[in-house]
Amino acid sequence: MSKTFYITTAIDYTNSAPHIGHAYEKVLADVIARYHRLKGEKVFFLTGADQHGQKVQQSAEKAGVAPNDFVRSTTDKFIELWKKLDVKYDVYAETIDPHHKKVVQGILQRLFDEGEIYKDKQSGFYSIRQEQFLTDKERDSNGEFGPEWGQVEEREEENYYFKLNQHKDWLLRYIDNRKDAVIPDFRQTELRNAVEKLSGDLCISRPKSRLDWGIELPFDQAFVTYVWFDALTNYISFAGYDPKIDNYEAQSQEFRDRWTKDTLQIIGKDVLIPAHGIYWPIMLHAVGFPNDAMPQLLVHGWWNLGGAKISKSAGNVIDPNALADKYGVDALRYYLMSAIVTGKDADFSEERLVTRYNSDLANSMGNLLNRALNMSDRYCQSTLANREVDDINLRKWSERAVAGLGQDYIDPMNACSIEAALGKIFGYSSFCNVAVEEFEPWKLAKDPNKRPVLDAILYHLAESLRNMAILISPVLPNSAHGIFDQLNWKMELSGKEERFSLKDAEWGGLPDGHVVGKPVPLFPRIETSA
RNA sequence: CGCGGGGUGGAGCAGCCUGGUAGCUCGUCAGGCUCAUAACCUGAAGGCCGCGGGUUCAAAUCCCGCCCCCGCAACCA
Repeated sequence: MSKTFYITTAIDYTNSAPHIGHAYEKVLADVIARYHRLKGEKVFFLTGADQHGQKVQQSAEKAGVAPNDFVRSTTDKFIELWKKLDVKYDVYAETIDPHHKKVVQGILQRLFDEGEIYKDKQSGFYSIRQEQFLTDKERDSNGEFGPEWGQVEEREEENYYFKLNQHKDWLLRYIDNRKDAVIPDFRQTELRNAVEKLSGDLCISRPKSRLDWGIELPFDQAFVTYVWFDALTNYISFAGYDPKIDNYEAQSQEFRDRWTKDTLQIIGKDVLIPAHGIYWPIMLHAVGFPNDAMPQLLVHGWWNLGGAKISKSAGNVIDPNALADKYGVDALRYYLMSAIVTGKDADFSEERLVTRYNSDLANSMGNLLNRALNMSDRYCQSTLANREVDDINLRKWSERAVAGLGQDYIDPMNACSIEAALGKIFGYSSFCNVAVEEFEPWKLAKDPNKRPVLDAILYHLAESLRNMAILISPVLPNSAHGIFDQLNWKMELSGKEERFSLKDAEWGGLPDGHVVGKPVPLFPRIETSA
């Protein structure tokens, strides 16, 4: 069984620049992907961009460039950001990709042939200025459409519909039979309730007269497909899915290794209902995916500003690029992973980013590394001795390292509770700082008889740091390398992810006589001007 | 009307599913140490765990009701 751990994120809409929410989702996915690689698993990490649609078409027009060029430049902004933030994906899905287009059209044609798609008329209020149909949501408090919509007229339009509703019962049963179809559990409850209320089919097209920046329907050239089949399909089209094969079992080995019930799709709470929780599983079901090949959804929350939702109209967008430049990539990654409970919302605060960086990274772990290497330099010429010393406290130390950094870390990480796993690591970091105080190596150094204990302490410190570096590497890859570099450990793999393996996170990895490097502050404190 | 989340010492959050000394980070105050990035360590002050009932030997945790805050509510990726 050489199954691959397949992880995806929502694909970003290339209408505007990336904000902190985009960054959070991708870093979260990257951390989980890195954790699985750390465990020695084969990983396939897909992220990408949703490049079609009306908004893009309009923005391109406004900018006076072709949609293709517009999309290229906005997409590149996302790609550059992922590079900057060390988001290491395997494939970047772009919906303008010709191969993707073929898969989308293949699926649409098959569903059309099977009678899952039909043509129908819709009528409603249409804003000519905004070029869109209006819903009751657009009405103001008086029940009128405000002046921002310009001239509003009743209009009738033909479109294609996907027979969503006939799969409703199947979806309900699927959700009821799989308790962890969606995590966290309260999102599954929410989805269950929403599915129960589902009625009607799904409009999947737009007439080209209204929108032509999209994938043409294979059975009617006067239409393009609207977002659903275009965007959601990326998760399988970029994983090797063949639309001509109508059953999952007959798909390629490569695809079936990737796409399983353990496939983890990371999405924001805004796109669970209806897109990823209803439309997507029904689409998969309709094209022949069995229940045990339905992906798992991990739904994350929002970063808010002072309790308010971050939005462009509110003018409170946070630029992840600027934050990374100002504080460093790992400081940003650490904050995003430690200051929110996966699945819940949190308030974003630059001040707290700095506080957390200073207290956890600089003062606790960074300083521990610094003092450990300084003492090694002063007391044993940086040459470690792995001595057997019968000391109850030393034994406690190493035992805690093995137990506390083993299951206490693995359990929360497996549950995607990154913040909890980080808490364990930094709790251990504090424990080490306390241990240093209690042993007072600076006093032991003055007494030649205490040499064995002193050596043992210095070894314990280096070993502890080596283990911590491995465990934080999914979240802080650069810093983990920094620790290994200063420990002078696995230098031949410096900068490479293979340097870290969960198998190495065991006590006693550093050999007797190992020479550690010189201390250099790994996390310089961020001094605030205030 | 509906769906979901939240209300825990000054601030930000865990804990609640699987009842049993209320925990973490920051801040405040006092002390200690000197290997270290003015860091580290110890101790203290500070909470009727939104309100009211109920179940229980025992409730932040389970049940019922209420109040307040925040999202969502079909073409807005």
